[in-house]
Amino acid sequence: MMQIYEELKARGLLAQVTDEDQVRDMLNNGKATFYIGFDPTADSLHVGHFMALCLMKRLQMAGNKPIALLGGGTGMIGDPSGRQDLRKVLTKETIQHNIDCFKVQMSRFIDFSDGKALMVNNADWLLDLNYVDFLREVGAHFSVNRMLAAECYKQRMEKGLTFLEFNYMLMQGYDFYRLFLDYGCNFQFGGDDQWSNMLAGTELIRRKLGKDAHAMTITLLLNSEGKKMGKTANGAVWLDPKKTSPYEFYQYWRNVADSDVLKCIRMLTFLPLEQIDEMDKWEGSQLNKAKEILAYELTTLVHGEEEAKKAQDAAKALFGGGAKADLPTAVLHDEDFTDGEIGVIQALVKAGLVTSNGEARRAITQGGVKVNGEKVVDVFAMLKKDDIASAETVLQRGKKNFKKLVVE
RNA sequence: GGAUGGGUUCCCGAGUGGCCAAAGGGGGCAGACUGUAAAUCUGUUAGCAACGCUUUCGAAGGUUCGAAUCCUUCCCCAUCCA
Repeated sequence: MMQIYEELKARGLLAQVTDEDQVRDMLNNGKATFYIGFDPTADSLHVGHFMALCLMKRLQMAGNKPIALLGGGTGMIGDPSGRQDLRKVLTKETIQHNIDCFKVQMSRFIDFSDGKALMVNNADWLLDLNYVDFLREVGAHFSVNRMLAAECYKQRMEKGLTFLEFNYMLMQGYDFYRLFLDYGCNFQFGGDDQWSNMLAGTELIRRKLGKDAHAMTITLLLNSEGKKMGKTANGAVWLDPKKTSPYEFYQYWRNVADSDVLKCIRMLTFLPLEQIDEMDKWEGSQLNKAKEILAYELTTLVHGEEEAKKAQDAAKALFGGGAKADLPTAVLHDEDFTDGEIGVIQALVKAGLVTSNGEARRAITQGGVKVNGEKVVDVFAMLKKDDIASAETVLQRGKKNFKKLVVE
């Protein structure tokens, strides 16, 4: 049986570690009490967080103790790492709301019962800090020269960096120090873009206490073009089904590029490595099978098996010509109809398949709209309410966007 | 605080009185080809009751028949100097 450290490595999850031998020993023998920080910048977790949660789960299963650190305090500052733009400053209310949302989502992945894992909020210690004391106790241990040389600030050196954000690193370093003292936390995990911030913590602990703490980063999930995955033109792929429906979630993974499928399966799923190595030999259109597996596995992990099945059935029905199944639906109401009819344009807008009448018109003109598989050529085409009510009506924009119409 | 250069549509970036809903590129969307892939090619990309109208070039005022473009005040950003 492969040990946890080796498994993480084989899955390509490990990016950097402070001391490989010690880290391996700690993780494989369940000696680590580790933390991962989550900054509450939105009201739902996304795919990046999901990787971190999976890692927590894996390590927890290997006998290590996880601490999920919610950034109620650091969220007030905003992490500038790797960002080109200034972060929007969030209000305290927003941050609290986001934290509450995070908590609910996290408890679905990690077992927090009986102290098997902890959830703490750094607002508990950061908000009460005294400025001068903090500078003397913590600030004195940081060299600005070294901080400026850190990779995470590079991009911001050209666009500008505020003193507020510059302090983020100290805050995160202090977090680790506090967790080390209060909870015996001797390990930190995070995305690879967090490396400098994490080292700030290990160094602070060494300088103030003369003790060793360790850090390890997870490879960022990048596609073959070097861009972060889990992002679409409309924003992130969320774990909250209200923000990204299970069907959309499934489709996102079903549509990854050939060159990225195996990497995703390896890094994100819990499938055994032997099975993954086998898939690694697949090529050409066979990779479609791998994409299905990826999409199904991830949707199951995030939304449960039932939702994953539904999403898969819907996809098969639409793309494979199978029986009509659980499609995403769009509800039309009585007031949407005039004399028992509704224009295709209005229907497209109501169904959320386009954002404006103009876009709907364009889509029709370009031959991208179909009703029950029939191409719509007339911009002014109408749909009868009775038809929609009596028979299943599927509205389609482009190759991949479908909505079943329902009258209520 | 001083000097200089800037803020343009989803992003980058042209435009410096009418021909501007604003070049070009990127991204997005649609079509063809395919494997719900990539690459490629084509079209498209502010809104609307659509040969017309309304909103948009950092913000607010002003000049003008007409302003992204000129003037005034303000806000913001970068670089250099303090």
